[in-house]
Amino acid sequence: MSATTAYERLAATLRERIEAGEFQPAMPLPSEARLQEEHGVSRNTVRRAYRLLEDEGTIVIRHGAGAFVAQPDSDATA
Amino acid sequence: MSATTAYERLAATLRERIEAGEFQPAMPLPSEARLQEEHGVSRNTVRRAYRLLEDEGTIVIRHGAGAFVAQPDSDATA
Amino acid sequence: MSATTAYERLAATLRERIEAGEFQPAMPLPSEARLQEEHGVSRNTVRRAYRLLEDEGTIVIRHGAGAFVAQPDSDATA
Amino acid sequence: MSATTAYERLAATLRERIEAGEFQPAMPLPSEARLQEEHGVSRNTVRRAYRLLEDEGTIVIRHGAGAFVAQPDSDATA
DNA sequence: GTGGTCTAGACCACT
DNA sequence: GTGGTCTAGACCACC
Repeated sequence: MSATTAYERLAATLRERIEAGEFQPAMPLPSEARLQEEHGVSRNTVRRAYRLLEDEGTIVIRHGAGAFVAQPDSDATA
Repeated sequence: MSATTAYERLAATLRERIEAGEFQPAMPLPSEARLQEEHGVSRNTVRRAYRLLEDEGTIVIRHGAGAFVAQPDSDATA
Repeated sequence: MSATTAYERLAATLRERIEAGEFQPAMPLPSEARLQEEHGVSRNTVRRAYRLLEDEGTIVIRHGAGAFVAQPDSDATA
Repeated sequence: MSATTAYERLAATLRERIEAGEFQPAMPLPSEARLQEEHGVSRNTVRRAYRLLEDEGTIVIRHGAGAFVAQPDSDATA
């Protein structure tokens, strides 16, 4: 649980918020700039956290639009 | 001399500052974000102005580094 | 073939060198610092290129040791 | 005063420069790479020296940003 | 002396 | 005004 890097910790925090149902399907997660301010990390670190969540299928990132909770499809585990 | 569009006017202003020798070779011109604030224009306007200056060979834009006064080389127009 | 980003172009170049058999199994590919100098890009760009090649299974990166051509295993396509 | 190890001697030198007020609050101390060159020592030695100064509360090290003179707070020893 | 993470801030492309 | 790429250079961990 106690991830060793900043981006893993941030990803874990976001994962919890997602699992708690904080974000609705059409509602974007916080922007990179917002997370940057909120967590006091660089944008790069925010992007790595989001990238990690995208790679594991938790979120979907859309250029120019934002990050969204992934919707279940035929491969969905949940 | 009185350009008709916002980006042409901004380009003209920057051209004057360059010709006045305000920027040293290794010193970048103001960033897009800075010009946006200083002139109260949109980022698109700033980008068009810089693009215009680059197209005419006045400046060189380096991705991730900034805009710089073009150095005279064999292709120099001036 | 003409990739649009710097890291994709660098990855393509490295892929060709690998396929041409330039690197032996135990011989590391050029270090990040070396590629940085050779190609005039930032270390970040070099890392993204190597990361891309690692993700596609072309190379294996070992912390503190270097990048190596991936050895065929049971999942190998070639 | 004559420290027995290389890193203690380097730390002592840096401590003197700090106490002489050579570094302003927002100005980072020399980077590890720079000290390495200037003093002709290994990176490990530099890192140990900085670690020692951080442990005694003289400096604060910020990952990716540099080493800074510690600002007095409620926990200040001096 | 290598790769790994991080900061800070620039320009680029898309909605 | 969002995400995408890139530069430059710092500290960290490993071989």
